[in-house]
Amino acid sequence: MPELPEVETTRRGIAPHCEGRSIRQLIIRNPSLRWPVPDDLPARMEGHTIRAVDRRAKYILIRLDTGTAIVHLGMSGSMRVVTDQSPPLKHDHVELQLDNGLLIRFNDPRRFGCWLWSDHPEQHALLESLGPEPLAPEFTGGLLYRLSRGKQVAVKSFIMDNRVVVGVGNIYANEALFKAGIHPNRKAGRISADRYHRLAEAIRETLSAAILMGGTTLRDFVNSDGKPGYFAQSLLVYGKRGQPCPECQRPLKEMRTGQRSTVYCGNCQR
DNA sequence: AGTTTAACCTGGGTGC
DNA sequence: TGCACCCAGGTTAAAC
Repeated sequence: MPELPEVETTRRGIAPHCEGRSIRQLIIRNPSLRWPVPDDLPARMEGHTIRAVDRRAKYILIRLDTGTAIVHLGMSGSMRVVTDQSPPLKHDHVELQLDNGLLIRFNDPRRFGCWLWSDHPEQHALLESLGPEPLAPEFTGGLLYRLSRGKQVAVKSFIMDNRVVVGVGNIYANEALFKAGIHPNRKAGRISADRYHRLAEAIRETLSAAILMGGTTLRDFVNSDGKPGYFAQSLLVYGKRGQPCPECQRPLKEMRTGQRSTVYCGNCQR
């Protein structure tokens, strides 16, 4: 579920419930996530007030006055707000209980997500070398052009590298490259500045449109759920191998880049 | 040093 | 039905 738009939608869903509230209890039902949930996380968080719920890349930062919980949804994680005392579902590994009785439940079947603690999250090893946010002014085609000089890596892998720009997952890498008319396998170092400007624009457009859609369909987090399909309608190529290209009608092709599935149009993308 | 590959997990779908 | 196999939104760490 979590590409950047869904992480942002998740953040927007839980932030208004969390900010200004104090934490009554933090329950760790299963500490075996990507990294073990620290034993002292409940002690660090309980009784303290949530100042803000922010996002950096795909990390959700739950900021208390004493430090910050760094939460990642991995590949299958989700968070929902629960108003009653209904029993936890399978894979509800972490539960944040607020002083008004609301529960924030973290569910993650594959357990690729994480809950960590840091006094200075921006300096944390996981965050310190991240590139710019794709929707921030520092992210430009010029930046892509400069960072890519001399790089042999495929442009698709290049834009999915968090040190270059954060938040471009497999779905949006496919979509943005199609919009920009760039073949996913083209070497990053051999693409012109003009085409990188087009690519940066395509990344911004794709992500901001998806955030808007995530906001409309996943608005009601209180009633949990928050299942799929919310931007599926607007996908141009991802998951559409063999279907006609939206531009030229020739069948879309599929290949592997790294170990990820890549869908593209062999005619429109060069 | 710069790039690829493997690994962490569960669940859903497919094909035999 | 059952089972073996493949695939999936991410990211790090190990191995070339």
